[in-house]
Amino acid sequence: MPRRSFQHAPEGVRRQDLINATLDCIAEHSLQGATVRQIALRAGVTAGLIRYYFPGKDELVHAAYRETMSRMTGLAKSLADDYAREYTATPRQHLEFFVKASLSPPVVDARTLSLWANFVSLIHVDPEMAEIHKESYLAFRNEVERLIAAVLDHEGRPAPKSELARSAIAINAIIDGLWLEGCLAGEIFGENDLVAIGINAVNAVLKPTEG
Amino acid sequence: MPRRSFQHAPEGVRRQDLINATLDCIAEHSLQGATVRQIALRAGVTAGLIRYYFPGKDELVHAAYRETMSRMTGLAKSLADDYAREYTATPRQHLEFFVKASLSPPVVDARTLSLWANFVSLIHVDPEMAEIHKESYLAFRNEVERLIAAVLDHEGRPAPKSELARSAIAINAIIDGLWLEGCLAGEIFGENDLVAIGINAVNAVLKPTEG
DNA sequence: CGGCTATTTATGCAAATGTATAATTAGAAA
DNA sequence: TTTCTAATTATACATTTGCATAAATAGCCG
Repeated sequence: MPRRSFQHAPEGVRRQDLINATLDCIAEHSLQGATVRQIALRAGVTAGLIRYYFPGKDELVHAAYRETMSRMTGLAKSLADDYAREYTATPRQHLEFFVKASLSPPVVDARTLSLWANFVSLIHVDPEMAEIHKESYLAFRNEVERLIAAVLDHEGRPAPKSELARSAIAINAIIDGLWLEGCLAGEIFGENDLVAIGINAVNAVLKPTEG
Repeated sequence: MPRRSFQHAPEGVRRQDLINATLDCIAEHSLQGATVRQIALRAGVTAGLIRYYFPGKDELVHAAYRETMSRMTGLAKSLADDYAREYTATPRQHLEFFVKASLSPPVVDARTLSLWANFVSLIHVDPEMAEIHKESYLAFRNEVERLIAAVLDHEGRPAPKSELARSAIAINAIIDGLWLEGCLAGEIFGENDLVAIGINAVNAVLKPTEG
């Protein structure tokens, strides 16, 4: 019986294929369904190959988590930047565009939520997953903080550092929460409802303080 | 070799023990670690007994999910009601108490988040989990809607049904999101920061409309 | 006390899982 | 073409998993 034929993949693409296949498996069948055999099948290779590119299944999942989070943050940021450039937006508008991008498809997406939940479920089990969570959380929050700082600066308002951080945490939380609800609830929200709620809430946080 | 000794458990408690053991296993070792053998070990029984109380492992997980969500909503509601009774609160204060309860321990809790994430990760895989999600989401949101309706009524403001629903969705999303952040971020938030952010955002949503 | 039944343990099984390792082959290098 | 090596397949293995079933026993009812 002849062996199945195969191709040598160019540098890095097989690795990426494996990560993508992992994401597909997790999104559709959850971590329990993301076995090395299923992943390999999806990637069009045999199971053994996974261990040629990754020390073990865990490391593959780590890579998949990193990929997911950096895609999300990157997408929100680049969409917002595109908008802002196109409309030569004020810093406030830029922030609002960021909120809008974060709370609309394709960032709001059932598949992404599914991936995210699977990964989060490992945070308390696997220290490396906890570390990835922390890093990606901070990456997103730093983006928010930069946008807020620009707003306050542009509007000539004093920005004590601690207050800035506080605002960033709050706004980050609001975006995360609404994103979650948008992904989970699906059709409940009209296209712009979620965005409107988000911008409204964000502006409330940024109002000149009143306790 | 003698068999291990055992006791017949009173009505319903063994079933509850199994659910609790399942929650422990999932919270500490995620779904992958919640095997029938681990669960049984934790509950102080042998693995076979699980199938005496549940048709299969799936149904046990379903029961654990139901339990978790109903505990959460019940806790927030009863804490808020207690506060409101103690201080003979206005409807607005009652709503704020509900927000406060939802965004403070023990509702905000890393363990609960861990459980929640594990369950959510199954929503797209198991239709029954999707159904439980839907039910528990609506149960919480109805509670929010009732509180909002009382506020608007008490303040003599017109409450068109659709607008009421919209507010409930928005406020529910804000609470959920901040709850999530509170659980995830842990020590980042001071005890009352999260509550302050939440009440602020909620009040923003409830402000006499401006688009 | 003796028997009955619901409850519980013990054992076994087939399937699946992650990993290790040896055999093969594609494709570049010479 | 021939050689060589990195990339890939194939196979095997020890564990683990959920589930089924038979054996045992606790504790109530008579």
